Amino acid sequence: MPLNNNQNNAPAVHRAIDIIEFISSSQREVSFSEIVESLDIPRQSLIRILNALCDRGFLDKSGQRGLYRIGLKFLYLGHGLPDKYEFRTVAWKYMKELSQKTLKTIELSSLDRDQLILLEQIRGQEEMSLYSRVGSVIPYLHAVSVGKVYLSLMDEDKRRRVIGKIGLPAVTKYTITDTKRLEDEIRETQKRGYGFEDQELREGVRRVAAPVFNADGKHVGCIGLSATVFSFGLDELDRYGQMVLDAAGKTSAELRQISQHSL
Amino acid sequence: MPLNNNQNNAPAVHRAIDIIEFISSSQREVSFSEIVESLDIPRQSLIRILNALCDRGFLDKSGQRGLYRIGLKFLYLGHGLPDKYEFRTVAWKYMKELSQKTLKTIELSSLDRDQLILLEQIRGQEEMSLYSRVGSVIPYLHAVSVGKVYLSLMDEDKRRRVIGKIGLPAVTKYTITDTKRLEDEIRETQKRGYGFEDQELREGVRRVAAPVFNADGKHVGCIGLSATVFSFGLDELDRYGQMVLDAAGKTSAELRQISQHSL
DNA sequence: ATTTTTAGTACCATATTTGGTATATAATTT
DNA sequence: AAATTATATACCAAATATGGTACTAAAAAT
Repeated sequence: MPLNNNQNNAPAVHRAIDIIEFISSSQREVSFSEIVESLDIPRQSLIRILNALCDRGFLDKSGQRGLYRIGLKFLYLGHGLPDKYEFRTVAWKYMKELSQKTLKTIELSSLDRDQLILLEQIRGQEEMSLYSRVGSVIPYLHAVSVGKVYLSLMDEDKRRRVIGKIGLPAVTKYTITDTKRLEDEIRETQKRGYGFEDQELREGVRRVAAPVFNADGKHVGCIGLSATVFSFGLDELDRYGQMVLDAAGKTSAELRQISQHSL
Repeated sequence: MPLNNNQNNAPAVHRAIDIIEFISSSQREVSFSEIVESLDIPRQSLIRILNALCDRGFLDKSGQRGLYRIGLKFLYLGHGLPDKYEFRTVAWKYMKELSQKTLKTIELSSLDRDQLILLEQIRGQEEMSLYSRVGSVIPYLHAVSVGKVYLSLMDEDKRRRVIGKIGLPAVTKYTITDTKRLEDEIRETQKRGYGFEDQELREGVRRVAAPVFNADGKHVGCIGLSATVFSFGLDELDRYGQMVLDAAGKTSAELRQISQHSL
């Protein structure tokens, strides 16, 4: 796997990305030797790549003792995305509405490389650490409302492939780990139009999510609502479900309109 | 400049970054040929690098017609930063306080590679496009409250170097373009402790900003407040100035405390 | 102050990436 | 449906980035 015999490779680029990911995952500033030891890149080559990344602002060693950390360039590049993934800007408006009405945490997610990614988030009243950070990814489609929506809308083949990739691991004791039950759940999701998750990803947290479609009718993301079990009772499920459906529906409608105008 | 004779270079990495910056700056999805024409990288080499960047999620071509755009990986890496640039999390608390008290736009900025960078932002009541996006950089230290604070706290040498780099261009008709006047302004900033800018970067917008210091006494950033001229009268200058000074002061104090505990 | 560890530079032969050309495949236009 | 354009792959000789080794400089640790 690491040794790719194919010459369409750009090894220096892969190494650079390995370095960036290593530093990012270590969640703190790291020293040169830590990188050498962890990454199996020769010293000399490593230095060259580190210098290049620092020169361009992708890494930064102006902090403590010249240790390396992720550069602020990523802040810029990360925040430049909203403009390009167009539906983010449109969805934002309706997410805000939802947030004001419910005071719950509202999230916009999408599927990227077979993983769920959190694109945007408006934090709710409840000050607790149920929030993931924007940009974080979750591979467990079977354990999240958003994931269930995605599964319910993909064709049989893709669904099997995506699930086959990681299986149905139990994230909490409530996670669905049985194929039959998941199939039922997916059918239920198709019927309702929105996805629901009851502490299956994190104990004490419930979520609902509804799909956003672009002008071509392609499913591009989900608007979701999260809350603790204390403030999101099971009797409120349909109320919140309808609310996310409404917000997602409005977003899809606006996306259709926009593309008509631009014809 | 582009041809570096030195062998500590990692050209493939520089090329990869050129590509990423080109795509990011074009503010839309770009085709292969656009990149070839703009960047002077041979086709074959370009493809190799593009493939590497796509494989790793730094670029994405799943959008329209297989055009290239910035990948969602940057979202993740960008949002991972707050944890590492420690003062962001501490400042956030006091920024929120300020935001609730004033309903104005509150911003946290820093200096990175001689440019001001917007690290964090809480949008105010006024729904208008005075907001820059998080991660955006401004080289005009002389035209922004935050920049004036930075200038007022750096030693003579660095100040001259930073200003020498871009001079004193007029961004609006109110921008200070005269060295003498800037020096006066810097002295005034030193006296007051906070920086002020009156439509010098954007017409109709006023800003104040105060410095945050880390436990070692190093100036690491500024907490600022922005508003339109309609909601930020000149008679309110000192009131808002004192408020940002207060928020920044509390942040610095907490940074000192944290480092004491960890001894 | 001295030693030890760590980070980075210089040098250079070799192996590897690189980038021509030709070719294949997909998308778009006529 | 055929022609044209755009994008990507295959191949291979040449050039160049790579990564040994040896050396320097700067921090930590003693």
